Amino acid sequence: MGKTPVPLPLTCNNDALRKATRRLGQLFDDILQPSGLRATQSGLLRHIKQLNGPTMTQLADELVMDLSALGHTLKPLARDGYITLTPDARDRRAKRVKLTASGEAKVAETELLWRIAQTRFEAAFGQRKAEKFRKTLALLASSDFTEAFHTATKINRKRHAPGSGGKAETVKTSI
Amino acid sequence: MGKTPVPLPLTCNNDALRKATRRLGQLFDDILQPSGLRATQSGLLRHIKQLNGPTMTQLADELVMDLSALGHTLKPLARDGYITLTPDARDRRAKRVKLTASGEAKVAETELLWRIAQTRFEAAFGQRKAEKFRKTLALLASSDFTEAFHTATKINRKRHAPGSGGKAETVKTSI
DNA sequence: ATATTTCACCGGCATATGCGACTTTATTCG
DNA sequence: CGAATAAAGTCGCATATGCCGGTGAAATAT
Repeated sequence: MGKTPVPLPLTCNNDALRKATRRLGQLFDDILQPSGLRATQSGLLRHIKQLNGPTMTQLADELVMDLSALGHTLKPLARDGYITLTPDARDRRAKRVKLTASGEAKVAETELLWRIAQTRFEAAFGQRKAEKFRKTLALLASSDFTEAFHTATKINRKRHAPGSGGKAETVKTSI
Repeated sequence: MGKTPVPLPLTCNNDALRKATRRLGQLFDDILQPSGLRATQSGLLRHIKQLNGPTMTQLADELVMDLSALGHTLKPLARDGYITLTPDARDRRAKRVKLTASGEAKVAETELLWRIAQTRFEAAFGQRKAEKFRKTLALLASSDFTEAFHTATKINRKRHAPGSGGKAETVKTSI
């Protein structure tokens, strides 16, 4: 009884996300080309700079990336002399990822190109919209969302007894 | 003169997109695990079914994916007997990607799991919001957007002579 | 202080994606 | 028709990511 069970949206959220990622990757890579770095690598260096010599685990968390995946990804950058991996003094297990002088220079170089890409993106997509979009993406990437996702069960029928108040499962944009 | 040039959003749109993609990939992969397929593979098979034996180029276009990348990605699926690549009768250059019986079965199997993931996603994120999100992603993935991106130059100062009318560069959601 | 558990990272294996060079077919042009 | 060009894929190389099974070092429990 009740509403006809529409067979769920035919488009997979994950597929849609990947398509957009591939496309945007192309556009950004294209513009960053002169620097010799891919958009991902440029972003990686930017994060390293921003976090100021983070440990690999820290960096991986920030990037929502698997630790070992990060390790692999860092290799080319280390090989090309943009970063160094130095064991932490306090905790000899940890390794700090640091930009070399060459790395700093590269960041500065890509910064210019990156801004072009970023600007074009906002021009084509809309600045206001872009900001909201990024917030949404940040929400999806957050551990809060992961938690909500795991919590989400089939208990999707509208509740009557508002024990805790309104919309229960939907993640409140706590970003 | 004019407004202070805010140094552009510090967060890279591309980075944000990738982070969300990694996270969502995890969540979906996790749920699809019992099927032995990754979310990407499941999506791939779904697309093949939906397009009903497309050529590789067709499929690649649909997926916003590089042709050779698609070729690589298909290999494991062919090896495991879920698909076949048969040269087209009319054009012997083209290869049609088709689901085998086993492939069809796998699609059916993953369909169930996929729906769980999809449902959880919508529960955690909000159904309405998800729909809009997907539309936005589709826009970004569209060639329209790519065009707008390429067209977008530094000519971002507000124009006075409204030659063609309002907001010029921002892509009208033609999706 | 020692045994146990936890943490941080590495290495191997596998998929995901892109690029550029090369091969085979079609298409188009003169 | 024959040469030039375009189209569809393939292959090798390189990065992007993840999982799993070690290894060594810190933190905890006994």
